[in-house]
Amino acid sequence: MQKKQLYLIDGYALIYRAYFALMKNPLTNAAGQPTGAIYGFAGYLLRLLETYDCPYVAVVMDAPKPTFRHLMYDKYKANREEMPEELHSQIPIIRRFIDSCNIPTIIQQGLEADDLIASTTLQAVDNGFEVFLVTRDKDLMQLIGPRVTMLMPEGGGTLSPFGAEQVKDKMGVGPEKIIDYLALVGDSSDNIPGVPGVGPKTASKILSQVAGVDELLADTTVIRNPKLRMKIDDNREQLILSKQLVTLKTDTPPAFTLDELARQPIDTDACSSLLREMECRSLLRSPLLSRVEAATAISPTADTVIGSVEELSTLLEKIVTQKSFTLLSFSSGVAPIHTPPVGFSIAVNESEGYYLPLHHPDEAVNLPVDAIGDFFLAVADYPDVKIICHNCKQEFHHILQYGVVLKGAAFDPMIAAYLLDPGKRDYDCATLFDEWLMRTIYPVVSLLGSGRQKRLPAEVPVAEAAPLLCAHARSLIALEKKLRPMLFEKNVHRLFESIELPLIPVLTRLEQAGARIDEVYLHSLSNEYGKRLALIADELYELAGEEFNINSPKQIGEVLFDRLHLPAPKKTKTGAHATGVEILEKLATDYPIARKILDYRELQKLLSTYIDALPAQIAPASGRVHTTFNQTIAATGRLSSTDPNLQNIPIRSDDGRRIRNAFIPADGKVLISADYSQIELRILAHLSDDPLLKQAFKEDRDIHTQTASAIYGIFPEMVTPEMRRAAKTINFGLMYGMGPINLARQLGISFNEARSFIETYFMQFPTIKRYMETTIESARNHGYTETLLGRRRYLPDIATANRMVREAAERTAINTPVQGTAADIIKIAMINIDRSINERFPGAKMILQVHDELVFESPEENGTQLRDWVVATMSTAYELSVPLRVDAGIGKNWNEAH
DNA sequence: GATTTCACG
DNA sequence: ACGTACGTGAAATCA
Repeated sequence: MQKKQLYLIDGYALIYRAYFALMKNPLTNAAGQPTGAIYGFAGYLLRLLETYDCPYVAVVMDAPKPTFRHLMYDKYKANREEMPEELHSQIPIIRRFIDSCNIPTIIQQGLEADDLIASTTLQAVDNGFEVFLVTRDKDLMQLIGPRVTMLMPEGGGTLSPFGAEQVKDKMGVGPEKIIDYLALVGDSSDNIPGVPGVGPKTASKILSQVAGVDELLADTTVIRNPKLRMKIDDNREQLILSKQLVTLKTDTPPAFTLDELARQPIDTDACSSLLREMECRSLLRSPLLSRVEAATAISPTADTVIGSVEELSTLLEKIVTQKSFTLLSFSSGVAPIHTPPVGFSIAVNESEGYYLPLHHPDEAVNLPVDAIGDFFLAVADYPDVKIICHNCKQEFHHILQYGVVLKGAAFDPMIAAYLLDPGKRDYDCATLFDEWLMRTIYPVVSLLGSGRQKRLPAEVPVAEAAPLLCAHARSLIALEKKLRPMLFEKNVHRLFESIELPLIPVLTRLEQAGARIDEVYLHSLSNEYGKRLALIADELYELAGEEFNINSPKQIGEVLFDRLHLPAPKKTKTGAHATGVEILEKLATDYPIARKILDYRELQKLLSTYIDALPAQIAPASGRVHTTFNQTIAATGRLSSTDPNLQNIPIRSDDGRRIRNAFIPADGKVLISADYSQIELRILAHLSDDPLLKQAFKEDRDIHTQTASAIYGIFPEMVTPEMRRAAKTINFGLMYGMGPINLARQLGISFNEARSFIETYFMQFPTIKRYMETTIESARNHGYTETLLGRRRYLPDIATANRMVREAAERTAINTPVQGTAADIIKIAMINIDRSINERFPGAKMILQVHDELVFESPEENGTQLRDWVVATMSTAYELSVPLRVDAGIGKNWNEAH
């Protein structure tokens, strides 16, 4: 027996809500179709259907104008703006979406959606239904009662129930008086006049004294305030009209029966393909659209939860026979170095998945931890067995906790997908399944719930985890089949096989090693900087004449520009005063307060981001800090470092550099830092084949002095520091495609001077100019730019009509080969070093990579040998037409080692 | 969650 | 008329 519940969706209310909520960053799909409202509306609709059963459901839409209200009042909705074109174009698609959900749309001639909703609601209640109104329309609140509830769409896609009590709370009057309330207050968006001068406060006060508008008009003397009484007396006609306008029409019999609104199953294929076309990918994860069943129906699958050690050895045999398997852990993802996973899933083909439970709440099914260790040990005994896993590095960390070192991975779809298009936002399992296999599978994190129901992996029962984890493991097999040929097609297989894949175990070891931090030193630094900070804060309050939050850019703006009336040069895009370094630096010459804020900012940054944050990141198990090196974030091929970021430890200022004193080696060891000197300019020299630049590097000259000498047409000996600085700026700037405006700003010269400066540069280095032009040309022809080793980056904007967007893409086309080749080369060096460091220098470890620098920890006694070997290995990692120079140093901390 | 600022190469 | 250098990650504020 179907529950008698009717859900009425106020179509345009929801569409507008979705449109405005997502207006800030307008979404469009590849075809240029705006999709913001579609995304928002579909999200609300799916959320509704997921959360509530909705045994009866309909979307209610307005009939084309005019309705009886327009006939009654010619100004009705007169000052409402026309629907914007971006929204208008989305309406037919939203209608298609509603249709593919098999939800009836109801429209009735001459009626607005509100009236149709009102009539339908009344009829449904008469027939014993409970009714839910999905809308935020204030007018519809008049329908709320014991059997009628509103579901209000909020930001973030939630629908919150709104009953009589909430109406009273929010509006000050109950639902039964909403008509009178709205009649008094009026509504500017519908152009309902109301009584001028009566707002929400006055209206609810009046209605607490009289029963309603009719009673009020019958005897206005109940209003004590003579001014207010006069306002009402003067606007009697308007008030009567307003009440008529806001009163919903309930007497039109609907042209359909309630039975016709009974819920039909969703056409998941139609829905999914529409959402895919609109690129609303996250919505595809809705359980309502999940096609796990559909996908499995094609090839029948059998997933098994491994229940005993015997079954585990049977699985091992299968793996050994198949020679390859996929492996996926169920873990929270945090601290994979020290936190054991709750279970593993394994697949040997697309139809057989296995789940190995380890730490689930249903303890009886968990396998003994020793058995897992033995299992991986046995796997490691077969070096020709290939392992496929998504984010292998994480799995290596997990398996290392059982003391087992796996040799390497045969395939990592995360890395493969990154190489195929490194510009993507993320490479989650679920995203890849969706993108490459057209398969919608819930992400593993969905097992953990959200908000109040959030739980740890160890709290998820095996019965819930196993099917999803197995589906992932099986799909990884399919993903490898799909992606491997793609690597050949895009000609990145060699990069994959010889650099990215071998790099994974190297990064695993870097992360395992971690960096030692001198906690005591940082603590003393914290005290010192904290005191200085407090001092500066006091001085600032003195200068400002009041206390304010110096950490708040908004408040700084107010103090500086509104209260003290300093000249405000710039606003941010949100309309606030900009208070960045560049602006404060300019003001600092005339206003000491600006300098003080800069001083405060610097210390505050050092303190909160590094000095106080680093000690908290020390892992108790090792006493060291283990960063994560991300291999699939930077579109150029660089690594990135997170939790904590050890690639942006301060060095440029003296106060900042002291933080590097806290990076220390283990007892009896030293730190060694080796960095490529000018690697990007050397790569530019190689790529462009510029004779002058190459010559300078071959003779190991100071490159900036050489450049200055060329531009100014003087002997190198005559180059002043000022000239060298200008040449340095242009050397760096040109690799990013810097224009004259920025060069002028950087050097403090005029636009025209900067322009002729750049002209002179390119006259001296014509090959570089030609190289840049051909690089852009090639990017335009191929749609991508590439590094020396064939790493590709796609540039969809390279041929766009919008000049600014296109020029940004052109700068990327020039910069990526330079930055990316440097990334390729240091990766090769890391692999080469890792290959024999253990054998040559027992006890030595590579611990950090900072784009052009590698940091090592080495036993003190052979530090210099290690240094020399590292320098040699880095210099010869890849042969260019110019030498690769490497500088290196040894010290008792990272600062000294530089 | 977006915005602003700032640390690095 | 506009807005201007490439690539990252983290902290703090505020809505």
